[in-house]
Amino acid sequence: MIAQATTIDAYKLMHEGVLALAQVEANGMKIDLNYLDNALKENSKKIAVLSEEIKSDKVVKVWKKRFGTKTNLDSGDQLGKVLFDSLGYECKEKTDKGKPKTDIGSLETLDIPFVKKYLYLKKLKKAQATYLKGIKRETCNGFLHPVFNLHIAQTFRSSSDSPNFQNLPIRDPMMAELIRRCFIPRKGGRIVETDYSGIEVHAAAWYHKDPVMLSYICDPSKDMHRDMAAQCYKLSTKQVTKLIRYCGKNKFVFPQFYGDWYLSCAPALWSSIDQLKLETAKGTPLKEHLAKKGIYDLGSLNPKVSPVKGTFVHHIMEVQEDFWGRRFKIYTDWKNDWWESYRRTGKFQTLTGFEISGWMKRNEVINYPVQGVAFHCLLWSLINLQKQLKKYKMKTKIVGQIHDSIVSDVPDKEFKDYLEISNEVMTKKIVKHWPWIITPLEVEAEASPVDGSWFEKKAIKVA
DNA sequence: TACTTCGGCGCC
DNA sequence: AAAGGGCGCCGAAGTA
Repeated sequence: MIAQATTIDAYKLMHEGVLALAQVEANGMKIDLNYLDNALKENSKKIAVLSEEIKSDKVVKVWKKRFGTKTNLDSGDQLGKVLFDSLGYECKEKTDKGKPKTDIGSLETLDIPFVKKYLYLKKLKKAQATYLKGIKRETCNGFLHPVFNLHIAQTFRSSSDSPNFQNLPIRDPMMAELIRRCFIPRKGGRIVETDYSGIEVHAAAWYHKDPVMLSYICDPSKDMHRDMAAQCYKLSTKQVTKLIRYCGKNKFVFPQFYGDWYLSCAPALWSSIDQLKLETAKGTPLKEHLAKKGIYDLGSLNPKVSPVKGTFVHHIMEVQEDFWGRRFKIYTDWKNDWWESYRRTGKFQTLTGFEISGWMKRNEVINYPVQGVAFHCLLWSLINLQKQLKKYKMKTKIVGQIHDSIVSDVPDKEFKDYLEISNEVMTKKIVKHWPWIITPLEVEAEASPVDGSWFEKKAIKVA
């Protein structure tokens, strides 16, 4: 795949982007070294205790019998042999190389007490090896300077390394606290994070201009994720809880946008019901509710067997057909036209002025321009926000960037100004610069208390 | 010892 | 017609 800037504007974006990110790297983020050292110690103790505890588990005893002195609880190969060979559990999924899968999804279907303890231990080890040690290793004079690349991602996104600033835990509250408490503002400041809300959905709409999607984006009373969650679980929109909406968004809508299909969405939506103990707003368990609607089982996941009516797979297949065939028909037409145009010419052009050519798969051809342009909005904003900070001689420092968000270290005195300037750049100036932005951009802001850690960030009103 | 590939898992 | 887009880092296991 080859990519090239075709306009002065596109070239400038990369040039200024690299310089702006170099400044971000130089700024760096302050690290609470006392906390970090203590966390390393305490977490390592926890790992030791749990490792000892797990030795009395039946599974580990079998493990030791089989592998003796070669026993290694970090070996997925060994775990597979213990569970699916020695203990005779049924192996439902294989890796690409044909070995038994031993990831969370596969293990959770086994329903044995060992799994819970084992996965928890693995989580603590991940926190220790990748995050705490990674931060410690790269911290210099109390500051961490992660690298931000613009020359790696195929899609024209950025990437980050040494350490990767863009994959720090946040969804798991325990992990999030353990890791994010390392990050603190300079004295008298706050960590402030400003995010574009739904920027990739907007970016896609700038290409396809589907009127139904545009009305979802522009009309605040409408809510696509709520509606799709309702349809997937056969609920009225009033019965959709926050958690159910979350599942609709992350197990159906986004995967569908990325090119996924019902045979993989259906089991994800189905297993979420038990894993998250989903209930309707009235408190009816979701499986019970679905049973009332005539759906009792997931149904076959065999792609060669056509889905049986009355199964969840069949239902989600119909939801998918409705989603692309009726609801977002214009979006579908755009995807087909875009793909056909690439097939004719071997290339396509992003809204930001980059030409991308070479051999690509269909999903790549459809996703790259969207993902790239969404990030370019963030990059343009970062460049121009930094210019503003310099112009007004502010002490605020941009310290990081996570695809659709900007992280800054903001002296409390500049807090209000910073929010205002951010909002101005991210939602108003950018629209004047790029006229193809035809949807109203919105920014969500979160901030830590003064001298509080990144973990303590809370949503705040912006503008 | 150094390097590669794989499986796994963290994020958008 | 095909069938999940993009990253970085870890340890295990195999190879040079």
